[in-house]
Amino acid sequence: MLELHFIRANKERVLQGLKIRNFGEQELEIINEILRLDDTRKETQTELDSLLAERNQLSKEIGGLFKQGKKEEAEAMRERVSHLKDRASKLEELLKSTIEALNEELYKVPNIPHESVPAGSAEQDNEVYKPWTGGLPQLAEGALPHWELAQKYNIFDLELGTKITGSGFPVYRGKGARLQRALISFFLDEAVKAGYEEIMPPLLVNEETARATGQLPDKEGQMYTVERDNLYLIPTAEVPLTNIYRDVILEEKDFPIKLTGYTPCFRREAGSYGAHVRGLNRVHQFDKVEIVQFQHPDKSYDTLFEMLAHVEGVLKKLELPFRILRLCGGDLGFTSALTFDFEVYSAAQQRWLEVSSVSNFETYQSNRMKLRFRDGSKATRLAHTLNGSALALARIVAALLENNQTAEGIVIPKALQSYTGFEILD
RNA sequence: GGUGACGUGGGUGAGUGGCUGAAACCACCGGUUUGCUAAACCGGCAUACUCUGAAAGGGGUAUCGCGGGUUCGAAUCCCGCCGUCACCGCCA
Repeated sequence: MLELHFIRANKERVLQGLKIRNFGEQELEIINEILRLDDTRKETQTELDSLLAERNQLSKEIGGLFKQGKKEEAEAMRERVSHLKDRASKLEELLKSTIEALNEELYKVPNIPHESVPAGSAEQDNEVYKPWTGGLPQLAEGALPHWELAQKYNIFDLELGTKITGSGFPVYRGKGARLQRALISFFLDEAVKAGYEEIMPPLLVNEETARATGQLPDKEGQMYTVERDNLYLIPTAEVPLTNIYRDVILEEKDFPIKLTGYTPCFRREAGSYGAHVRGLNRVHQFDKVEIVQFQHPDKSYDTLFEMLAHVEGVLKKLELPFRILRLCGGDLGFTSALTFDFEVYSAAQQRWLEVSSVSNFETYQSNRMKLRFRDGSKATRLAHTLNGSALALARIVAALLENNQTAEGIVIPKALQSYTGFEILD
């Protein structure tokens, strides 16, 4: 969430930012409401603090009096303190409820977009930051979409997944399963080569963790829940990976911290059905290798572009046509300040599929997480957090299958062959 | 799942109602000394909020796993929860 003192000191900038996110006049009032609540909080706390200071002082004196055997004086003083207590407990209650209300409002405010974020209301307003300049694959007559290729080569089976679990849970088999494993290993190796520490995190997280990275309270519906144990299935490795550094104070020299991890991702994705979500285009469980960085605020945008370059390099090795979008205010994730999406061209469907999302969250997550560092002076500052997919498997597989189909089978890109152990999937 | 023990600052660990935001030691930082290193000695060393100040700084409050309670006063007493460890049971 945003820092209160930041809102206070940069009110205009905050309001401008929210406008980029298409907040109306009415909705912008939340900022005034937050500042009002914070005023109340401060006043209440100041009064309570001085009351408690008085109590502590008197209590000390009482102790002294008892020691000197001045019982009567002590008793008299006791009563005075008892009186303070009523007032104090009332203030305590007020303080507590004010803080609760304040947090509730604060949770509703999204991150302030970076100045480069274009205005816009939805997907179609995203800026093509880097178009694909090469040619697009020309497929032979009778080329198949990946879901038909899946049947032809028996590499994944959605109906079987439905039998076992429900729709959107593919079962990969044979060379299809092998291809998954190959991609995961390949992506992890690439990330490790780029200096990321490999992590294998838990796939279930608790409420506090989900809150810290921003899945709660606003994206509650996206996650599968395990109610009995009050746990959530992760929608992305970002959640456990970022939380590794929750409540941590770093030294400046620790930056950058680079983590990578492979996990399955679980998403309820309540929403549309039809051609756009056929096959692997949108599934409830998919595999993904995530990269996460913690960085000094002055360097986080350099880092963002470094991460962009990493994803780009991996896609090039896979020989897939891709383009990069800069998300507009309307499409930008709630917690992000700047996001670039990578889309891969899926030749048989003739559409671009999102395969990666690389974001800088600045201090939005670190504020919730209390991830700080010392900047040489006494003060602590919030670190910046960033993450990106490198990469999400299901749609990569869809594009790979479609673009590389030949009469002999699916051609595996060179970079992947040592991982798959075969050059043609047939 | 059962039983028992335990949860104090970066670490070890003292502290069983007021003199404890917390001894001591280690680690870390600064200094003195030193041909260099080491040793020795001196000093510093939690976080958040808040008031005050131009600032440097100074004052206050809270925090000894978390939440509640008793008390004029709680790290210390009581209750609940969570966690760790040990043993037993079950198990990939």
